[in-house]
Amino acid sequence: MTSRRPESKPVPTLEDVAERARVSTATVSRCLNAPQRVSAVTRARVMAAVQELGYAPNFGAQALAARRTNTFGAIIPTMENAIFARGLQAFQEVLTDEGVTLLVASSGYRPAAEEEQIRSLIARGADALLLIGHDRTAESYAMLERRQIPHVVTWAFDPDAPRSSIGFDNRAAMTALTAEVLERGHRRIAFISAMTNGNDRARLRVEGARSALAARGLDPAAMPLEETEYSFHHGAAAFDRLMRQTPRPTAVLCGNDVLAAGALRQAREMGLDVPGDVSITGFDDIELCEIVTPALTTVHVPHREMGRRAARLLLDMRGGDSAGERVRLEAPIKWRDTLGPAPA
Amino acid sequence: MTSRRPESKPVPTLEDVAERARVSTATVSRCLNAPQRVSAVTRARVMAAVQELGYAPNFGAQALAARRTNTFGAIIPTMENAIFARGLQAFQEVLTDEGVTLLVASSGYRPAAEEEQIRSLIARGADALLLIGHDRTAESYAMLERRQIPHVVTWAFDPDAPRSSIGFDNRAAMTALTAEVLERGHRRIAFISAMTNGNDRARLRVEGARSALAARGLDPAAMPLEETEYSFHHGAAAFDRLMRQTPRPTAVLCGNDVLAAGALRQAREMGLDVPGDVSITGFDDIELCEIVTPALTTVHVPHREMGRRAARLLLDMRGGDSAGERVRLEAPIKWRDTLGPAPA
DNA sequence: TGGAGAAGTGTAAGCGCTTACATTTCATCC
DNA sequence: GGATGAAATGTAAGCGCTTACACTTCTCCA
Repeated sequence: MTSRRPESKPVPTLEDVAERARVSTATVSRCLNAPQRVSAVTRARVMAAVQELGYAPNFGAQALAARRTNTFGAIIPTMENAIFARGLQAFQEVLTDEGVTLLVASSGYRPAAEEEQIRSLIARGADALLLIGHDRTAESYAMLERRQIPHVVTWAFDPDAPRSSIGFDNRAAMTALTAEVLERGHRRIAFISAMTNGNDRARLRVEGARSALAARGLDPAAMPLEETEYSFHHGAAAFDRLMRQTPRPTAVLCGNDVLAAGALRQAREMGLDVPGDVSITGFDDIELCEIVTPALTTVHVPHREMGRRAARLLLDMRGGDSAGERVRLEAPIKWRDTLGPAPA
Repeated sequence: MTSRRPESKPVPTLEDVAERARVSTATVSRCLNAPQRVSAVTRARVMAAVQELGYAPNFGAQALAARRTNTFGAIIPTMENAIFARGLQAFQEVLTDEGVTLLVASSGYRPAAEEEQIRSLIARGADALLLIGHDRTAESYAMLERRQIPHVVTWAFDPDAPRSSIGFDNRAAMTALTAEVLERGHRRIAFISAMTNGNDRARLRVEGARSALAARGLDPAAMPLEETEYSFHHGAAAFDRLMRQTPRPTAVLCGNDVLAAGALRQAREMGLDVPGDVSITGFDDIELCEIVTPALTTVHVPHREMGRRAARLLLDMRGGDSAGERVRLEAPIKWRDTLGPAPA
């Protein structure tokens, strides 16, 4: 099996360029990687040959010979909605400035798939990796350790985890938000969560809500919980199920903004006023929050700062200027219009 | 500069595995790539060695020696919103089934950046490329030709373009939608478009609207047009500008759903009823359409089918089973609630 | 003008894999 | 029991680059 059509003109190599410019391959290589080490006149000849031939270096050969790829990898759970887009964007901006290419893979929230992606990115020579959350297979971490690949966990912060991380405390953030909900008189509080299996962020958010309840002397186990797929429609369906219970919840906390948007839509569908009849909150603060009506009260996640700092950290780790770091960023409540006092 | 910390244990190579299993490197390679060609007992010994050493093949070396990477690339204009997510997802699903890895890069709608990404993906040995739309630098196409990289253009269909494409007719779709708007009595029609520079989809959508106007004996040049950045907020701002004109438009066509969502939001902000006071339409049919209120009437783009078929086509082209193909899919109107009759 | 040192360039040895070809091993059959 | 061919394995030649080291030219100054 070959990947090119047989009749294709062969791809030009360094040697072709060297021949055409009447220099050695070493000089061509230097022209491309350290131009100042080559005289201007030679350089001009070489560059012309590069142009004429349409030469581009073979990545595999380059990586093999130089033992460095200038490539970082990022594995995100999904590209389906914009949760990770902004953070990744910031991450990429910093890397681009430093001449590093970013490879993005998505795991579909499946730990086995993520392990495979990590393996693949390592094999591709990724110099460093950005990961989301702490939950993953032991083998995944083992591979990273074995190869000493600099990596950083984002979107989560666990002071006890023995690895670099630039994130925020999912649990504490949800505790704070829930406390505000309680403060407004709500007592029948329900939760719509993303699937918690293999997703520490989702799990900690639920726990955060429960601990706020407990702190207030309420029974955390009594909180109705719907665990569902990550989509607008699933959020709507879950909300529907919750609202059929009696007594009905007066506030529905959602594990993320997409589920909350679904809930909001379903509320309207059911003729419920938000926040008059029921309050709804989200988590993440993506653009969607301002698109829905009423605009969603949520937890603000410092997407861009997280991305930027993760990039800097990985760059430093790769260069040996840092052995790792643990940074806890703030994730404050973003007040909008879907949280109100409990109905009388 | 090296990418690993100096003190790290060296990464195991094929040779290390061979030595440990007391076989030649050829046998190890066969174990990994064509297991049936190796006896069961040897294979077991080799696999054990692989496990113990935590061996993973070096991608660069593998690509260099095998001249094949089993990697396809996709370059999309943006990851910021979900327009391309569903199509890409379908694309990836097919590839994954065939053991092909997908590399995604985003160009930020900048042709120069896209050219750079194409170069980079080719250098990385991408066996085939998925592209969005026809507009790109001549050099981009030249590179693809020179290297004979199978590629397919999606999200657009141009019967005259000399290359494979699996898309839909942006112009015709918008013409059809505009005709429906006219049918409902609207005469003062305005348009909010994404930036058309380097974006044939955006440009053709505008042209489509104009040609529907012309077909109806109206002056296409008289249609107010706002060309703006691709974001919710820009859509809102553009709508605001349009509605300050007198006479006010009774229908605002948007080049995509995100801009339409912004327009919708601004309409509410201005106390306008949609579609009572003003009709608004989108294009793309992303999830967002059902999230906003009222739900957005738009043009349905066959995301998943496009992605799936593009994957199949590229797979066939790589295998030499196809020399390319041009497929025009339908992009029908998706009726929802934002298009109504012109106000009296 | 000769020689030292800098600047520019070339030579060639890998990097870690795949695979054509050569060689060995082993079961099978007369 | 030896010939035969298939199956298993080994040998070694690259794949297209980078880079240490060697060599050739310059430049500049005593």
